[in-house]
Amino acid sequence: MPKFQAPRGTRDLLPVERAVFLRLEHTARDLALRYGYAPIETPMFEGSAVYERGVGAVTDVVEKELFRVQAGRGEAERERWALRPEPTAGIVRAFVQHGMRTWPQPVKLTMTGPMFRYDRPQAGRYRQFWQFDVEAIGDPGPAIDAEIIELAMAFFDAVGLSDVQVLVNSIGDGACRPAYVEALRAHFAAHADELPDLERARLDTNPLRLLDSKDERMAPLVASAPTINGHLCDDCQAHFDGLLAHLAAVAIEPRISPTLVRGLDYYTRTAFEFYRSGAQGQQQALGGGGRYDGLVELLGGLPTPGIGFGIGLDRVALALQDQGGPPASEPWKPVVVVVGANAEDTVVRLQLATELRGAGLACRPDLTTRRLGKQLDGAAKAGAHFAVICGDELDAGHVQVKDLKAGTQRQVAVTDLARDLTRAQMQHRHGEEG
RNA sequence: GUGGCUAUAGCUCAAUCGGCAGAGCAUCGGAUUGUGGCUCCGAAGGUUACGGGUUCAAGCCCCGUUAGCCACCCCA
Repeated sequence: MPKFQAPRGTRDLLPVERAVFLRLEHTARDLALRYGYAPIETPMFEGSAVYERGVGAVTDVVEKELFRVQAGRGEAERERWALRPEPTAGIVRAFVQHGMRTWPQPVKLTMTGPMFRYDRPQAGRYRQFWQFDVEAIGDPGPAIDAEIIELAMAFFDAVGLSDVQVLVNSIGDGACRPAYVEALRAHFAAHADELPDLERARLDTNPLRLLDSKDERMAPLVASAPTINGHLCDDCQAHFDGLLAHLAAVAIEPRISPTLVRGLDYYTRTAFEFYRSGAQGQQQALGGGGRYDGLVELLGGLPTPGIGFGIGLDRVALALQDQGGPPASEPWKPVVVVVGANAEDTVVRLQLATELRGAGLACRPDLTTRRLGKQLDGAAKAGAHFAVICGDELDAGHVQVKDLKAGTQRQVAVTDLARDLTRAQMQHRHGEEG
């Protein structure tokens, strides 16, 4: 008999951790709605071609991290699918498929859910991870670029994560990036014999990536490399200047990072990433995004600009844990537990608990036949504030209500129980706040 | 995908040189029948991650597999 366990790189979110994620998801949804982003849900898998075309066939995400699945009977039916490694390609596919270009522009959409990458796991890096995603399709910016970055920062603020810094850059567009890439290639090619093997290999495929190499030997070469700023065309420069002006208007102070490039091919112009300042370790990017003005067309639509971001909820949760702070609330814990003195009381306990829940109380009956003392012990350990004790008084229409925190107890008529406990619960809540 | 470190009860960890697998916490039960938290007693919980090898004898040494972590790669 094999021992079963969660697949590599995945994990179970147990109640306390799931509660943290739920809070993050609710905050994300509420915030996005307030900014006018409508909810959407796309499938967790698409035809592989959506990603090969959309994300870029030579990117790491597609080349080595795409979570491919094969299904279908027989050669004719068989088709290649892939679990989504990121949300944007799927959402843009949906934009094209449903003719969203006829909707009022821009189309603003949000989605939160699991993403999949077949990568080697590490702390903060999973094969299934959760992302809060926001996309604005149909607005060329740059004002919307600033709005969307401000939204991300508002999210970090709302969930209580401090010290988040935003790095921004412009990586140009079809008009100016090719020339810059060539200039970069020429620069590094001139020092080809000094390049580590890995970097020399990337010289052909993606020279931009050399810029954020972590190899120490690369530092001097990167420092002397031409920067994108000097190669931006007039339109891209104006766009970038506009972005900075609008960010300033909403009190966002970005760090301009000329070496910031993104691993997904579809990005143009604005690129940004979120980091926790002072954080150690390599998996500390909390999220990132950018503009993808060519993506809609790549996936078969008319030329349409777009911009979006994804924030990793796993890493936000990790950072919150790192940062300390109050423990997550556990709203499934009962305020009231109905216990019984007699083993055969379970009918009454269930009945009373059902009635109290109907009145809006977080209530749980103890349906065991163990001794009353064990039941009270269990109620206290479950975090309940009140225990309703069913006993012989029931014959006269009464139960005992015990305040487990204060240690006091009084008799209450069954007919008054719901009202009495509702009032007590309000005081209970006030007590928790104070 | 590359290199390294690690794996003992649900959790945190012991186990001398290779010599009978343990503790604390948590769970469940009991301490004369309807009153919790504290205390005391007890039970349950293990193929020492899995599979092989060496040895009279392996939790401990060797090989493989799986998983976690760290550094790369890359990103969320």
